[in-house]
Amino acid sequence: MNTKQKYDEKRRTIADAAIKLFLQKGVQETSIRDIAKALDISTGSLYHYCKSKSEIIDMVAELNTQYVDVIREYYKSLGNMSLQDVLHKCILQTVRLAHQNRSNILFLNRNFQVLSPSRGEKLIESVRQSINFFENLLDEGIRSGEFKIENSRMVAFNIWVLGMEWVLRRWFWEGRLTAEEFAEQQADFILEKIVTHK
Amino acid sequence: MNTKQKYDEKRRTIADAAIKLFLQKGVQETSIRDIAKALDISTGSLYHYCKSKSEIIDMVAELNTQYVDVIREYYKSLGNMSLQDVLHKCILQTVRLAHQNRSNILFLNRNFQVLSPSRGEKLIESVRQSINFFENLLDEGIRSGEFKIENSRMVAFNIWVLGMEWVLRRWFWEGRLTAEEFAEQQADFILEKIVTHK
DNA sequence: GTCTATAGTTGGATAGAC
DNA sequence: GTCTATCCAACTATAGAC
Repeated sequence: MNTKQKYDEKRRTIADAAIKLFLQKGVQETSIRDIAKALDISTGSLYHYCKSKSEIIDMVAELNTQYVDVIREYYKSLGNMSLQDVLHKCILQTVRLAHQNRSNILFLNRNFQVLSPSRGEKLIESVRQSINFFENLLDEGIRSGEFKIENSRMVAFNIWVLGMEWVLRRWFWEGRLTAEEFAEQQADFILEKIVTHK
Repeated sequence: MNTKQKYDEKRRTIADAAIKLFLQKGVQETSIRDIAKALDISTGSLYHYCKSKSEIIDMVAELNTQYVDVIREYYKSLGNMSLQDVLHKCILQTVRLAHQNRSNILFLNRNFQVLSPSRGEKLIESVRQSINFFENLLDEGIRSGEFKIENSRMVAFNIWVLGMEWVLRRWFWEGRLTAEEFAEQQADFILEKIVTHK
């Protein structure tokens, strides 16, 4: 492993430690000293890798996968099947993805306002694209006659935010439902409503 | 107005100024000095009314109306009508309420972790009760045959969180939908699915 | 009850030895 | 590349005059 790689890996471990603390205590309650202590290094060393605290915050925000890309990949990987099945699988996948990235999602929801404006813009854009993805899927189904929906944008919005709500209000379902069960029931809830025939 | 009343009113104006700043800049980025400056008083005077910053934060959280009580009052005020109409109106009212209290809701969603544990417990309890309210309403409709629902808890959850999502992701609908229109469409979305006959 | 002044603490960031 | 030591700014909170 060369110097550059070691450097990047160290930055990554710093971001990992930071997000853990940020979620435990909040961003501003977490000091550079706290992060350094968690990694058992000095603040001097930490500053060797990150030139400011806000750079660390941005680094953490950057870890946020571009979910829409992952969903699109997944969508392409699905072979020939009915739109109804495609939608079903994509809803499941959205919840799964949210669940896997729940730390990031929680962090970004809570700390949207402390991000740099450009990072904030990117996030909003990625949400729009995710919802657009579902809207397009629904519209395709409407055209083909497989779906009957009055307001596809609203339904797309619901699909996406209900996936996020699994993460945001997980405490409500804790011990009652797994992510997979939640996803399955939400998918049924949406599909039952819009599918013209089964 | 007596001394005690004046004292309480001053505390209230402090909380109002605080939440405005908290939402603009974030809680920890807002100093006691900032709050005092916004009110055009000195920090010394501010401390005469609030003995610490965390007390101010808790005061702000306390402003959070017990939504469920308001909804229950509203529910009782509805005269004799079909459950379907009752549910429709209650969904509208939830979104309306969320919209009116959007500052508090945004604040509480972002800063849940900095609240005192007891205040946090109370908030969670109030969410549970709101969702319970809708679950009971749905169950009543199932018993009477007016509704057909497989998982009333999930539907109740959806009703409630979609109301909150109007506030949390308002930027998505900005300029496209008003709160009232959003509420109407969500109510249709939910009702269309569960009502057995119209 | 409001102010000014300041004590006391903590946090971000840097300098410079090793 | 890591450390210690430290600077400096900003903050919470208090003391005491008026």
